[in-house]
Amino acid sequence: MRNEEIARLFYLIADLLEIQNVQFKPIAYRRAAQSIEGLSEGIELIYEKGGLKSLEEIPAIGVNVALKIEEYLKTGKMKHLEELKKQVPIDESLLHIGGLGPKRIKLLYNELGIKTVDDLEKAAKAGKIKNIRTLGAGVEENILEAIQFFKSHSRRFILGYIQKDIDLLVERLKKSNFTERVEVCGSARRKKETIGDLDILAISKNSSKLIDFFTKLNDVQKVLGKGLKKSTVLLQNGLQVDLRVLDKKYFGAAMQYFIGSKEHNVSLRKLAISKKYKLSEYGLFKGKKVIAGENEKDIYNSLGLDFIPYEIRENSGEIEAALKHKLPKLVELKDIQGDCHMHTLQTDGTCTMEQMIEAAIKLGRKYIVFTDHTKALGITNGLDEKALLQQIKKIEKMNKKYSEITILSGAELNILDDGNPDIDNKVLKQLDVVVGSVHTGFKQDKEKITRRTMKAMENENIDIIGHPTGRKIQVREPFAIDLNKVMEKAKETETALEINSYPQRLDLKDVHIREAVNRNVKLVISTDSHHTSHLEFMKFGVDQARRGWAEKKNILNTLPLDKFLKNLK
DNA sequence: GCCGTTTTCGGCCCGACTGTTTTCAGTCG
Repeated sequence: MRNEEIARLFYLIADLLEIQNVQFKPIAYRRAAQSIEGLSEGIELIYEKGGLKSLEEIPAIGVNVALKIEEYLKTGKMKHLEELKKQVPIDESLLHIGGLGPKRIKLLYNELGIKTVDDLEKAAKAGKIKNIRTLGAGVEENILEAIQFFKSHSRRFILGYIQKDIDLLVERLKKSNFTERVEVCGSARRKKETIGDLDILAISKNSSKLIDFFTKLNDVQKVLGKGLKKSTVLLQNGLQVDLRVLDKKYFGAAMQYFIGSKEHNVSLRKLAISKKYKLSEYGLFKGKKVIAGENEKDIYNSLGLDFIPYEIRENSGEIEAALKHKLPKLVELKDIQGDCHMHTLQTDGTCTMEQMIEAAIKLGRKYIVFTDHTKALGITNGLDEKALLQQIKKIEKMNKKYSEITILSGAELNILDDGNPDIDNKVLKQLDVVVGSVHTGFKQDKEKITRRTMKAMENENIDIIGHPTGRKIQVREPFAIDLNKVMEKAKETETALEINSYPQRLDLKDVHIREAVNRNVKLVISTDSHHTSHLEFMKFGVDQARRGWAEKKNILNTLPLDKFLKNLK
């Protein structure tokens, strides 16, 4: 998919236009970019199939943006962007320096000819910035710090890996005696895959004491901002945390505002205006009269909407659905009955079968599948046919030992270069659940890697495709697989696609899940555990499924054991 | 440049904090 690539160009156009003081167009380009990012289908495919017309049907994309997309797909260039770059020849990275917005970038370019982060750093170190009117020594100092931050921390955090830190921080604020209530908001509350910073909302009668307490916490590396109602700090681990303190009577409105997403809020505020209301973090108002504020649900209801779950507040159709009372009833962690993907010491796991079983029992799982790697993945000491048959025997014994849970035999086999499994079908047939994954040839072209996976789905023994796109967040891109074709084939062959819960994988992505849900493709949520502690990753997979609008009925492992097995291919 | 429970033209979310000023512009979320 080239969606992110093209979205980035429109974000850049928006920024460059803003530097030129162009009104409103930046907003339009950013909306177009967001819309493209949210597509579940490759934009190049949409264009291939339906031409300009189909591009214009995408929300926030009109004839002009559609033409630019066409131009870029055909020529690899956008004249408009090239022109803008000539007019404002600054490096894109300048836009990512905190405290620098379009106005200051323009000023710095006009006054000092600053085009790059390096130029900026030199000018600041030489003390040239403080002499510019409306800037000053303080700004200069902040710019130097922001450059340092940009160089060392220009990354996002994988939510699943810092969730525990977040929980701990919230606990400490709760125990401070200055708070009545503390809530995580922002992208962490919406359960995005990664977060850029952490937003916390607190209700307090003594906001200045709370903010003092907050800014003096042990792991605060630096206080970036401190006011009466909000404060921003940088933690030792590099995470930026915003704390906003409000009175109880605004609580619901503040939650709504602070959870976002920004785009969701903008749409909601527009809806409010259309109904002659005004919406802010202090409430929903008609004139000066408060219509709703203490309760988040009241705000939505007062606007004629059903309450919208946090995970789908991305302005991607949820407001329309809430207006029509047609929101999905999203799958929940408590719906999950089994886990279909876990490894043991036999291959690259780090715990024994018994340890994994006991941990799964503690989490209330009713059934689990051991899916150790198979022989083609030599590095993991993958099992061959003989070892798999032995494992089946071992699992039979385990089922006698543990009565609270059913242990199923399985494997995560390798889909070979030709699309065949690396294990004999006669053996696969004896396993309860077979996951097929691509572990090699990540760089193969789209046609080849798509064909491989489709062929694997045609194998009657392969029930589930593991981590279908192979991406690893912040490590590697997904392979060039054509998910449209994969989903068609999944539907046709009744193969399930995995939502891998591993924080760094979360594969499928939310937009793909939504597409699978629309097509009624079967899904499973699995942990891919390599350690007992990983079994708890299930919650991240469920969050991901929720972000993809999945309901209980879409997820096979919400079914009781007998129905689960019956519904596999 | 997009879009329509206000609309095919005229709008386009709203408020806190910072650093510079001394009433505000810029940035951020």
